[in-house]
Amino acid sequence: MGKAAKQNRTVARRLKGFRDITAADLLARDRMITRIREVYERYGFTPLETPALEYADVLGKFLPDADRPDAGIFSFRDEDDEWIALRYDLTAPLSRYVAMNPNLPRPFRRYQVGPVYRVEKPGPDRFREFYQSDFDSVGTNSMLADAECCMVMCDTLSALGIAAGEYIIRVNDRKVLNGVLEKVAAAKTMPEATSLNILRSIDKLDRVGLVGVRELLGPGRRDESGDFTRGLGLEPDQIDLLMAYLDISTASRRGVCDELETIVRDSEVGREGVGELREIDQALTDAGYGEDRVIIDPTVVRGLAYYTGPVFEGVLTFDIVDDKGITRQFGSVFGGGRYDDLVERFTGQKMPATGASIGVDRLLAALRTLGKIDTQGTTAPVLVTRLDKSLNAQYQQMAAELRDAGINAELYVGNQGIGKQFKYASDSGKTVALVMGSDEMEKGEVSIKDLRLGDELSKEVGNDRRKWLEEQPAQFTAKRADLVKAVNDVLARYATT
RNA sequence: GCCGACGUAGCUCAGUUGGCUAGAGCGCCUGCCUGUGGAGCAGGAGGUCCCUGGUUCGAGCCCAGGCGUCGGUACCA
Repeated sequence: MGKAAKQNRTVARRLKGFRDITAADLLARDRMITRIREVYERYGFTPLETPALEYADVLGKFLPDADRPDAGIFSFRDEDDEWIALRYDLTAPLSRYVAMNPNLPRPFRRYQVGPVYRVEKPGPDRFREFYQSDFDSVGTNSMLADAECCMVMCDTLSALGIAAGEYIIRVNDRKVLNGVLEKVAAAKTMPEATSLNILRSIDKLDRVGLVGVRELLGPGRRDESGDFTRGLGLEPDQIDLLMAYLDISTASRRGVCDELETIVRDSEVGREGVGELREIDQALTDAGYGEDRVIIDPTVVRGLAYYTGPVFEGVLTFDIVDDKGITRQFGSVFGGGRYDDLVERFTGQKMPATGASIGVDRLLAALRTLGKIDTQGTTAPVLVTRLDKSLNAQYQQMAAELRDAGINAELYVGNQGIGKQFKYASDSGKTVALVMGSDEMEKGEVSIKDLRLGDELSKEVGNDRRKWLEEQPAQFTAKRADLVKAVNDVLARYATT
């Protein structure tokens, strides 16, 4: 290729925040999604798939005056000049679906797994395309549905191998928050927007701590990098009200409800919210979900979006040490809540709904650091090598026999010698390599190499290659007739769930 | 979005006050070894020093802008 041609080459490049996902991660994600679906189905949720693209106004992110969709979503105009956008969650599409299908049996309970898209600053474990796994009950205002969300969250996390002490579901109620805000506003009138900003500040509790929240509510906060965030400038007595609320000890679910009750006693919505929390507590207790797994936590906010009642959040409670040696927390991997107004947007009819969503990729990353996922990137654990090309028929037969027995087996289809074939087997994550040449043929045998054992043993073997080759401690022979059994025996050594 | 740091081989990095042909370790490939991955030895390939422009006799190094990565912050359905 000449210089000119080289300059005309297309650069192989990929969008910021998007990624190629390779075999090991993809297989692990598929296994994880399978387990998640099993739990959802155990509760009677049924699958639904909706398009990745929706009209931007359906997604509910539209700035009428700016005549272009919100920043934060991928969007474009179609041939009719309509704004189209990639979905940024699975809840808005669900609301649209329910609005378009008024005759669904209700409560309508569906789950959905798929990619969603957000124009956000990418970071480690944070991408612009990522998987969510949602389940929702639409058409019921019963707190039983909300309590059930918490139960499904528990069951899902434990199905993924996370023990009860390693996660906690935190529950709060937007109405309680609103009750507290009413009280704060009563102490001194404040602009409408301030309510939202107060919630924002509370939402940062995890990161900045109680003191940080106090600063954000008052004069402002300077962080470690020297950056200054302007505060809301609330009066001291207003701040004290909020701090007293945030400071509630999280002893028992009932105890928290009692404390909340005294705080929001004067607010109608506040009392309503506490009532909802009490119902959820009762339902969870009835179902056997104790305070080791689900707690009521007044500091949970869950963004500002469309939540109207109970909100829940599943957090991983253990610390992890990243590759740079920094201790971090994984935090929220599961989130949800009640959104009673979302369908009404389309139909004008009341349609209460509640549900929750897993951040599949984030949870997968967490499980990886916990060592709870199989990192094998291979689909067939067995490689049938080809030592002698005149025996191709034998090799094909061996591979077919294994496949018929339910063992995934790959026949080596490259052109290289036996040494390279072993290297290929090893590099591509095979567990077993089969060898049959004239020696084995004559005796009616097959040589079976345990590649993982060989990998292990090779660490302790010295420099005597000749001895190593003669002994072949990781290799044995079996009767050709016993092929399937012998391979199964080796595979059983490394069986994982 | 804003602030900051960083950007040299596949990876981790070195590279003097600006100075001949830009280095190391690991990895990769080949051979020793025509029936054996991992050890050893020998050899080899691999670079637009992020990009563009500027200063200079001369730029990996200095300057400006851009892009990317990382950290913080804002936003977060």
